[in-house]
Order: sequence, then C-alpha cells, then structure tokens
Amino acid sequence: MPELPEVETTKNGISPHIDQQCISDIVVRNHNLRWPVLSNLAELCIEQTIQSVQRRSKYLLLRLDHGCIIIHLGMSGSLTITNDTSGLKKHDHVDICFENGVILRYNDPRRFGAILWTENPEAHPRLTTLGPEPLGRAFNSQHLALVCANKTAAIKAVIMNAKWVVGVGNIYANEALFHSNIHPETPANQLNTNQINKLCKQIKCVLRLAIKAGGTTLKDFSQADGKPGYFQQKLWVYGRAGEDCLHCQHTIRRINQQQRASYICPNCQPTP
DNA sequence: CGAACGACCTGCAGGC
DNA sequence: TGCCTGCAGGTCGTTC
Repeated sequence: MPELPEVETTKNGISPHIDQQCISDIVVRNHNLRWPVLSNLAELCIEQTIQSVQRRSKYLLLRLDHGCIIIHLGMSGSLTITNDTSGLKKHDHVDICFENGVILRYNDPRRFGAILWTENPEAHPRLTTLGPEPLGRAFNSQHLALVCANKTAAIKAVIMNAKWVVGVGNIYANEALFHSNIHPETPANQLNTNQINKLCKQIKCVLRLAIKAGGTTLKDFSQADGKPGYFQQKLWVYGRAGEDCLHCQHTIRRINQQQRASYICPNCQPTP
C-alpha cells in the first residue's frame, strides 16, 4: 500500500494519539518481519515517552527520550490506533501500548516491513544513504539535472532510486512521468532542461495532491479498518491499461520495466 | 561506481 | 469448489 503520501497520512493519523505518551509495553506476536524485531524491544522502550513522530522517506520515526523506533510499512503494512486488546486480526504482528490505554497496532500480511530500534537515527545505515525529500527545497531541478547527467539508466529507475530522491514509488513515478510527457524508458541523460524542470515540478505536484487526498480519510483513521485510500486521487495512467488517455483518448499501454509495471500513453509520452 | 536481477512473503483475481 | 498462475503500492543484497 504505502507510498510516501500514505506514510505521511499515517504519521498525521497516529501522531495526535501517541505524541507525548508514555510506552507501557510492546507486544511482539511475530518477530519475523523483513529484519527480526529485537527480542528486547520492550525493555528498551518501556517507560519512555514519545517526543515526536516524524517521517523520513517512507520510514516513520518515533523519537523517544533515548533512542528511536523506526517503522517501515513495506508493501502491505499498516498502523492503526485502537484500545481493543482482544479484537486481533490476522497479521497483527506488533502492539505498542501506552499508559493511557492507547495501542498502536502494526499489521503486515507480507511482512516486507520493519520495526527497528536505534540509539541514533542520524547514524542509522537505513537512513544515512537516503536522498533528499521530494517536497523539500533540496530536491529541485538543479539536483535532478545533476543526478541525471551521465546516467544511462531509464529515468523511471532513477526517480525510484532512494539514493537520488526518496518516496517516489511505482504509482507516482508513472503519474509524474505521464504529466511530464516523458516515456519512462528514456535514458536519464537524454532529458533536456525543460523536461527535467517539468519532471521535478510534477513529482512534487503529484505527491502533494496525493497527500491532500489521503488527508481526507484522516478522520476515520482511529477506527478499526481506517485504511487510507486513494479514492479521492485521480490516477491518469497507473492501472489503466486498455483504457482511454484522459488527455488525448489514445489507449493506455502497459509495459514491463525492471520487472515492474509501467503505464504510458503512447501519444503523450513518445518513445525515446 | 552504475545497472540488472533475484529474494523476501501473503493474498487475491482470473482461467480452467 | 479447487487448483494453478501471475500479479501487487518496497528495497536490499549479490553479481557483473
């Protein structure tokens, strides 16, 4: 599920419930996530207060008095706020319990996600290699131009590589490239300045709109099945193979790239 | 260093 | 109904 907008939505949904709250217990029912959940995680965190809830890339950072819990939702993870200790569902792997009765519950069918603990997130290997936030000032057309220069790889692979810019997943890579009239297989170093500028702008635009759309589901967040959805979000190409381009009425095509689906309008995004 | 690809895991839709 | 195949929003580690 989660691309950057959903992680941001999740952060905004859980933060009011757990910020400044003291952890009373952590229950791990399945340690076997992408990396094993520390067996002493509870010991490390009990009696500590959440000082802040932050997002970096698609990672959520729960900063404690000492140390930090790092959560990644992988492909299928989700966090919900509950106070129901009995109504467990399949794949409810971890509960972070607070003194006020609130439970932050981690569910992840595919277990591609992770719950890590670190003394110092600024030095954590998962975080130190990350590129700039797409919505921040450090991600601009100058940066993107520099990144693309000398790269023969497909532009879609480049913008999905967290080393160069974080948080752009398959959906929004496709959408941003469509709105920029760039074919996803175009070698990065073949893009001209106008295309770079446009792509940079569209990445920001598409992500901002999606966060806005995710935000509309926030009020339901604390309910049991309060999964943020994309129903407010208009997708122009992703998942629309065989349908008409909303811009020019040509038929959207699906191609495979890096063993993942790319969707293009052959008219709006000419082959390189 | 960059680029390509397999790996991790479950659930679901579609075909037979 | 069941079995099989292919596909899914991420990203790490290995290899060339």
